[in-house]
Amino acid sequence: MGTPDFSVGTMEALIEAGHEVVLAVTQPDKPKGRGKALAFSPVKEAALAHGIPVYQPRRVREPECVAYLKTFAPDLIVVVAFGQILTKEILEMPRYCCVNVHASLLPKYRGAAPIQWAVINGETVTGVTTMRMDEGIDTGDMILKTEVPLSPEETGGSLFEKLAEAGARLCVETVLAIETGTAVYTPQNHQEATHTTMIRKQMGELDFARPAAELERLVRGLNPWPSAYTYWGGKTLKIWKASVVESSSEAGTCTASSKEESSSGPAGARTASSKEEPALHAAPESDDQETAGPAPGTVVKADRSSLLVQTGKGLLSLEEVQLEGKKRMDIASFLRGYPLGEGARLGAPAR
RNA sequence: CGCGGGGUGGAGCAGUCUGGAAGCUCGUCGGGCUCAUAACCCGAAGGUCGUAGGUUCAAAUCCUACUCCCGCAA
Repeated sequence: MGTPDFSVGTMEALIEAGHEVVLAVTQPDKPKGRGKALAFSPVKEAALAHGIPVYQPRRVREPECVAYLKTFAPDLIVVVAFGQILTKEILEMPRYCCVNVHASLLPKYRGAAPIQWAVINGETVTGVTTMRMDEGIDTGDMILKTEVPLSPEETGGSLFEKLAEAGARLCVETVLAIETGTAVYTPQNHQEATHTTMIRKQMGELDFARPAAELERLVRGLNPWPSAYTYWGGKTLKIWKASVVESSSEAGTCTASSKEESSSGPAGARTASSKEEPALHAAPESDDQETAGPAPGTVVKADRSSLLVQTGKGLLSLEEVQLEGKKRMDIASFLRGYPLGEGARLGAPAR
């Protein structure tokens, strides 16, 4: 059972490992793309390519669906980013159990979008965990775990690929362990659990009142989807790449070397779901530095190859952007054709 | 038939409404200045204005069809 690209690798790995995949369960087709055409989920595509039957229940919990699954008398059910919650009846159906591949080091980052959140929160390491599912959400006993380090320039997309691959390998190992009876089931420490919420489109809107470092992580975490953005001249401006610039040294021709701020606690597991809300008071009359600081969102420096924007703390250098209706381009190209000079404001959609 | 923006020398844009000699900021090549430079000065090359058809004395510009790219929405 699975839906997005993340699940495909695991399914194919299982096939390659010689397991008989009798059925692929995935979400119903949904209208997608610029037209309106129904699109198959990545898992469905892959299943069809391998000649595996596909089942797309609107709700697997419905008795009719459960009954159908039962006819397959599965030895094992592997669930990877399926998007639906399984009932106890299904969990107990397989001869062995239901195995879930989760893209985080449980018990941290339980829930919907652990990959993006790991990047957004500035984690230095994350991973994949397999577990024997129970009725809770990502609360089952852990079977195997593998760590994956994040690179300083990690994006949601790049980490996604790494974890998908790691997950596929881990799943094959896990299934083998279960098959041979060597699997060890380790209960999670529920005290340490943290949860993540689904990524919403609106989360990508940059709030320049926040620290540049935080914004930069958001840009990476939401790349390639749904992407971070702001507004300029009434149009959406997506930010594909950015870096942090120390505020104090302005006049320098520094080409924004992306410095790592070691401030963000590495092991400090923040609860991803609940945003900290620091910058509420810093918005209006902010002028902590020497000069009267420009309002967040103001372009403080724009030359032929760089664009620096004032944030709540430090400057954010936009390096790759995409204006609504246009292709994405590096900042130098963008500045060549658009009159975006110092003093321009980014943000507010209405104008 | 979901809504919308766009395809103009190598890059990014203007020009299209109000038809009539292809422009701007860069890049490239040659020359100059300079201790030096991504800086500055002089000069040059490079464009079937997405494709096909139509209207016109004349089309990047108006009309028709097609095609590719992109944003929203899902």
